[in-house]
Amino acid sequence: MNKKQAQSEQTRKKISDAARSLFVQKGYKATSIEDIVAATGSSKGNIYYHFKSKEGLFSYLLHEWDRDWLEKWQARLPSYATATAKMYGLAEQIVREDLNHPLTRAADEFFSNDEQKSEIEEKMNTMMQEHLLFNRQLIQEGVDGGEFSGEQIEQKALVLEGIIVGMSRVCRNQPLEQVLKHYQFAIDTFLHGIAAGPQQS
Amino acid sequence: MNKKQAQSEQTRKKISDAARSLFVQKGYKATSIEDIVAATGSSKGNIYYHFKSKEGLFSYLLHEWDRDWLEKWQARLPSYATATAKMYGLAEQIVREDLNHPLTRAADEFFSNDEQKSEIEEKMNTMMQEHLLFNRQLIQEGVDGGEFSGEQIEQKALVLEGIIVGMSRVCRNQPLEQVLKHYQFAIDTFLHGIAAGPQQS
DNA sequence: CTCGATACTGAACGTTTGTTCAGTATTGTA
DNA sequence: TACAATACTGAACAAACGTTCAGTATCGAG
Repeated sequence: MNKKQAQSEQTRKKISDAARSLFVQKGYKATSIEDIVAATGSSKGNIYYHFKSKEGLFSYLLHEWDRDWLEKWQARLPSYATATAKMYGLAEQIVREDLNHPLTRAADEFFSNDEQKSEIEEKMNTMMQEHLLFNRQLIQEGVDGGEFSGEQIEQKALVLEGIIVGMSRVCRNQPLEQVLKHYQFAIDTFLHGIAAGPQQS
Repeated sequence: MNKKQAQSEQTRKKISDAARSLFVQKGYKATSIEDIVAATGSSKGNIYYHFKSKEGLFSYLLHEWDRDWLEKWQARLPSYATATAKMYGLAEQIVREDLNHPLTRAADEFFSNDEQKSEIEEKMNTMMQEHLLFNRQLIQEGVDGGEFSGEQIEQKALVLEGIIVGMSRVCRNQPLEQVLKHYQFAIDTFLHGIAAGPQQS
């Protein structure tokens, strides 16, 4: 409401927008505070006035993204009739929203540094657990609806997560339309497999 | 044959062994030359006498690993009768040999730095292409043997690669036996899918 | 207008890191 | 033994980076 508060909020947004765009382009480590300074016109000190640290800034972006993603998903949810349709819808949203997201690029970096028990690593473990829960519920829904077979839901949720994560890396640097097709095919495979005959153990 | 040459080779091995172990533990960036110095007892200069740079050292390890992997695979190959069996065998070897390997950890780091067109990034793109070729041949074999259905082999190879890559990240920090089960289940799913009814498009 | 709080500046700091190089030790050869 | 090639040392260098802080500008309340 204050002119001062408005300015402050605007600056905060300017910094986070620029930072997000840079993290997306270059990854976490490769993006320096100096880069953000150059992109915003703000000073180094000002960034540290608004955010606790580089990690804090990144963490803020992750949290923001987390919220937005769920919002979008819940907005689309009513348009899917079956769990199968939801699964294809899930793949599409992931490709469209997450494939070029800070997390997707920077997650790799943090996963490989086991020395630092940073808050970001913890955040990502939490998100992974949430993903598994999400997948489990989705699969359970399909089971209840008679679409999927009902054993070993836990394991299936894990494999689905693996597919989603793995495809994002395999598809890197490919055009969006192609990636969409690949993900769709991956879900196809997840649902029906590649074996020739009828289902067998 | 010379005492000098033998010493040199031994030193080279001592450095690369220590470096591999450190890269495995800490990842590429988190492992400093200083760490390797501390682990070997050699001097900094000596490391640079034997290896062109840190990247050169890592690249050497990658190459070495590449060779060993193929050797082991080809040694096991005769014991698999069908393409299906090979696929489960592939999953097992990957879990046992690669899951804690420098590449698996450090690949993540290099994939997220798009600024540097390092020789390592190129090497990894090459390896990815080789993997796809490998997968394609494996699937083709199964198709020829009547085990798998024969369409869209290219796409299936990509999904298989995605599953393998993705599962490695999803399974991180889990005990080996569990990881083996997860991979096995992933291959199960890849082959048969989770859908309830018979195959449908 | 005044004073305190808030917003912002940018030079300086400390640390880390990969790399170099002048110099020393060791070994093979003539 | 003498000399050159090879193997090795470690102090020094330079660049990059995140972070701090003393100081300045701007704004709102009293």
